[in-house]
Amino acid sequence: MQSVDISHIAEHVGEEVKLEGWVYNKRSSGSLVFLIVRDGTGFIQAVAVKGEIPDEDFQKCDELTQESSIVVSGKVKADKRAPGGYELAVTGVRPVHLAEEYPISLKKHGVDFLMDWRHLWLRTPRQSAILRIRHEIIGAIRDFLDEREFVLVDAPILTPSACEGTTTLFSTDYFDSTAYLSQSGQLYMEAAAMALGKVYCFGPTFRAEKSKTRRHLTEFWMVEPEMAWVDLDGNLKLQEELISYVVQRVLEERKNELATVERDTGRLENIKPPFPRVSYDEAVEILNKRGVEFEWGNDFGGGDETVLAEQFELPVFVHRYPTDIKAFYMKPDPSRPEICLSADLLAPEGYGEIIGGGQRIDDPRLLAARIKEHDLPEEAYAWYMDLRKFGSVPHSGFGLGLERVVAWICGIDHIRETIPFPRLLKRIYP
RNA sequence: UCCCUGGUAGCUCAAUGGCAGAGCAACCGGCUGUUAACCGGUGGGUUGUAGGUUCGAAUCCUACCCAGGGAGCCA
Repeated sequence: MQSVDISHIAEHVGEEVKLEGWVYNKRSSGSLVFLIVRDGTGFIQAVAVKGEIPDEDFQKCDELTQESSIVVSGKVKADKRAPGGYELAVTGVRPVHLAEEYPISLKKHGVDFLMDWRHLWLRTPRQSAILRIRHEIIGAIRDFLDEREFVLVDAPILTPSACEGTTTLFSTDYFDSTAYLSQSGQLYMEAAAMALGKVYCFGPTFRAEKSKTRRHLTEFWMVEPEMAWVDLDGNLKLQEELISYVVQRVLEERKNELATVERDTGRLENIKPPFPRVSYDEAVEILNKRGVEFEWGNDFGGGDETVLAEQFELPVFVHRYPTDIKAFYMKPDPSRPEICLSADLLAPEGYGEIIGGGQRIDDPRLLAARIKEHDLPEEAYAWYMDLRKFGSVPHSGFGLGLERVVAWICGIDHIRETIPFPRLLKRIYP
């Protein structure tokens, strides 16, 4: 008998097929047993009727517990009474493993409890849908960059020192010395861009910050494209095209999953270039006009970002931040050195900063001065200085936080549901 | 690191100084179309931990642990 995926069940109406899956839920009424079977590709109701199948099989159906694994065979029928529109008239069942008492019921649960059972929580429709959308977003990002002839260059995860010297790093023994888990692959991408032109890395990133908010993880995934011979303007154009492509592709390819997570897709449909651009100076004016007390020279807080983003229907670029509040490698604006050629992209609907990027310093003397000003160890940055000594060119890049993009596109209020096994301030289990 | 809120049965919660409870889950029984099925029954507790106040503490106080939200920092 043919073994089929539930996602393709509609192609087998009238046939007898075999499903391999798990019991998501069971309802029984004496001589009827309704099994909701899931197989990772979908859900279907299987109905066993006493008297129509061997008593032994009926008995087995009746004894199944939530999340037991089974191989069930039956005839596929269209039936309006069944959730999903199709059901399986059971002809035989083989329990593969009878599950113990399952900890996650179909009722409401608190986040802490569900996180303790994250490895089982993933089996629920909502969590599966989020993971499928995450997968689509990753695929869309890679396809977009690959089509534009970017080369994927993997950055190291074990690094000898801080990339930016700002955030707290996780350290680990490295034989007789200390290594740190990478907080960014950017500096390495700058080296790769000088070799290959357009490159990107896509990997995990680690920050030991004791952040405890809905926007932070200690381990998260970041895409970091870097382009030689590209200025800030070209950088922003690529970003808005990338984000638009990703959003439109999820809307096309993951309609069912977006419905499962109950995303209102109205505002996503309008995500197309160009995105509005607001200078830092203008952003400060907007905040002050809206009654927010904000002084030029400070960095925006979460609340400020939300106020700014609310002024626009689309994601908005805030560009040319004060040089002092950005990383040491940001190139100053030649006409106003107190501001730099940096830009962040703020997502709508309060999802905050999803991209941070800018044009890098290409002048060797200025870069050397900045490394000194920021008290960075010169030996550790010697190789980075070399990129300015041997054929320095204008270049730009950015880092996109995958989980924040997934949260925005799915409309999820906390980033912890956007990654299979989140690492949070005090959570490293499971 | 700081501020706010919370921790009671496997889960979601009630009990505000006076007998620790309900719904769901589990188990037993019933039901031929259930939709988080329903109906009847049974078992289930060191009230986060340690100390203190009190005749008496889930309830008040102190410390700690854990969680949630936020600040700072960032993607």
